[in-house]
Amino acid sequence: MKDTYQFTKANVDETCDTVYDYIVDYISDNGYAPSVREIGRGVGLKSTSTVYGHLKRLVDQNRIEMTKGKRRAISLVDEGNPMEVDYDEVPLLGTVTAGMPILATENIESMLKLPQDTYASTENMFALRVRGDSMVGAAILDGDLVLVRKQNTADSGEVVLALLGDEATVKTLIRDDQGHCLLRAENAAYADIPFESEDCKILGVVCGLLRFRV
Amino acid sequence: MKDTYQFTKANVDETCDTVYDYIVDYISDNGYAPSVREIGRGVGLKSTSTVYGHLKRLVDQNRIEMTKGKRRAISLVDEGNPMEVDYDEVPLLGTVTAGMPILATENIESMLKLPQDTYASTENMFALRVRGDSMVGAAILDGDLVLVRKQNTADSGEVVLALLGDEATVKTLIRDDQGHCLLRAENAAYADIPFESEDCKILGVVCGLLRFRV
DNA sequence: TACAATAAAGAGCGTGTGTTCGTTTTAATA
DNA sequence: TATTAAAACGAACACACGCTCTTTATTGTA
Repeated sequence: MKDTYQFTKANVDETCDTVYDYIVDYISDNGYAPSVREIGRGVGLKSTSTVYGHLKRLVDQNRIEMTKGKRRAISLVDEGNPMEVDYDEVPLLGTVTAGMPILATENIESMLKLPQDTYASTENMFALRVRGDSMVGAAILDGDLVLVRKQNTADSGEVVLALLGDEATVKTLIRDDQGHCLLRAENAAYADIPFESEDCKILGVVCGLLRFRV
Repeated sequence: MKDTYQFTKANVDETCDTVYDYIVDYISDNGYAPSVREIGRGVGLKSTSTVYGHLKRLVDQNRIEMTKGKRRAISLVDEGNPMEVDYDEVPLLGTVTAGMPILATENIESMLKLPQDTYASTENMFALRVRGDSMVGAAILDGDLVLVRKQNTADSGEVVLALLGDEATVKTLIRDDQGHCLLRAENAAYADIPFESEDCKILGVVCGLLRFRV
């Protein structure tokens, strides 16, 4: 016959959600899980058994995990990986020269972040800063960063990154009627470069461009 | 005079590191921190006081945090914020038309991720897809994404995003000797557009470009 | 060899905390 | 109004576990 009861009977699911939210916040704030009594205090439930009932419900719903007997042994069942990154990274290379493996770690200046939904895979891609105005006709300016997909062949007309002797350059690959190849600068001031497979090598195909100005 | 002692006295720092690593692994595996006794069992220390000493040392080193009295109340002091994003985001806009505030949420198609160290601030920046070939002379192609810094004035020669009547276009702003302004397409096939401030408005200045091809 | 400092062990106290059980209140239904 | 199930309360038990104190072994130094 006590009149000290003050709670209002609430919807189970709502209370459950409140408990869950409290746990999430608590862990976010403190780095470890709350105790049953702390949860009760936090959400306004006076009995540990009530809270405990909600916890069992949350376990059944597969929203949390508890280890029987252990203290504060509540862990969240995260949807996927919470640390999951939502961007892709491609290595930004320094100067590319012959001899060195192009993706050698010493050659990587930094990692360049790209939106994740841009390319199916950035596995074999890298970025490189373009020097010179030889490709202005292909809308590639001095200082631009080009994204290159690593491959050693290319079709006629594709803009490629090629190794000419000891230097890497961006040029358009042209295959003529006789099956001969040449590298063409998209700038009338530069002459075509015959492509002899001996000391020339295709490093990749340009598949993107980034231009950042102040 | 007991000969059951089996431990070898180890370097403090090494043991400390072992304890720390165990805690990190344990939390990674279980989602909550280990108890002092569990740590001891895990790293091969038989006394809780020994483990406790290492824990206090780790607290002093500011590598973990503990709450006095609470069980399993160990939290890692992450370097910075683990959830910290290391990229910037700019809104990618759909079609820009007159009347609507340019950065209205309904107008934002998605968020575009950029490397964080590219711009001092991306606060007033947005991205827009360019349609048409009117700016090929400025190395801006059909389908490119331009990054625009929001501002309503610009210098002569700057590439701007301008609202012409009901449509937004990218053009070069030219200020002639008499102080009159006009918008110039970087393509001989297009004529200059006189700039009358009545129905023309500068929305921003182009400060970057992204081109993604398959 | 003696001495001090360090690291670990071992025992133990106090209590925070999970878990259970029975009771009480509320809200819905007949 | 009586009945019943859901939801909360409250008390109690048992022990996991933080924390301290004292003792023992190891290592370095004079």
